[in-house]
Amino acid sequence: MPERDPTLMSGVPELVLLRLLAQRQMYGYDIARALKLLSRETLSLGEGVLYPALHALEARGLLRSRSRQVDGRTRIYYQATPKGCRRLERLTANWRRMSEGVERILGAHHD
Amino acid sequence: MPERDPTLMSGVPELVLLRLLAQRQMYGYDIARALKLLSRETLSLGEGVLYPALHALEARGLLRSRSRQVDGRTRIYYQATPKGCRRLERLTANWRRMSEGVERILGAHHD
DNA sequence: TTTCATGCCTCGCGACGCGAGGTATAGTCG
DNA sequence: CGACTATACCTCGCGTCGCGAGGCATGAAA
Repeated sequence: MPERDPTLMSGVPELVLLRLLAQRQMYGYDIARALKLLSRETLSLGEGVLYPALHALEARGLLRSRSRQVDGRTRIYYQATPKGCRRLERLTANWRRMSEGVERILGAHHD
Repeated sequence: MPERDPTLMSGVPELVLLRLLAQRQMYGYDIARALKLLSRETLSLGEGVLYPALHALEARGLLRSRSRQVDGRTRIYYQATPKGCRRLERLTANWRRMSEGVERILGAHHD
């Protein structure tokens, strides 16, 4: 398996969580699986990241949650609020700008 | 000016520093200017990031330094060691993998 | 002489990723 | 019945890191 760099992950959970939950409501376990599939294993958020992140986003009014009973188990579905969608747009723009900046430097050869 | 997201910067200093210093030796102020130009203002490392990062990389044996007097001012030139170059390759691969993972999620629409 | 560019530095705060550990239910296999 | 796995949620605490704020010194220009 590919080695990971924890330090390159900062801010990424918030970004991808908002992105997923701006499209449809999902619950924790669901999100974890979706991230693995969509990113082809490169972005797997452990539960120690996932749940605190969801709570923090909800506390900031970027997500809204409601719990539902399915087969005797409690699922907590999350969905992005309008405020969360706006935040997503800003975050996405920031990500692209930063990402392109890095790419320019990685691709630069000036000798 | 565009708003920045501090949290998206994690790990980036190490990456871009190694990249620049794998090509040629540079000193602190020089690096700060080069980063601004190359990344078109999107990646400006403050001195509170730059110097501690350089010291940490040197302490880990990824950079080598030597000071030189120019016009009565002391410049400390840094350059990537072979070990630093190997680290750069690994970091670059990690960056690309993570970056592509994020892009896949940002670009995904499944409804 | 004040101001600006150069050139280096550290301290301390806050934020964040993340592993480790915890709880509980439902279904399966022997 | 007991063991194990999958589902589904959670928190605590450690370590790392970006970064603003502040500091010191020199040379040149105003």
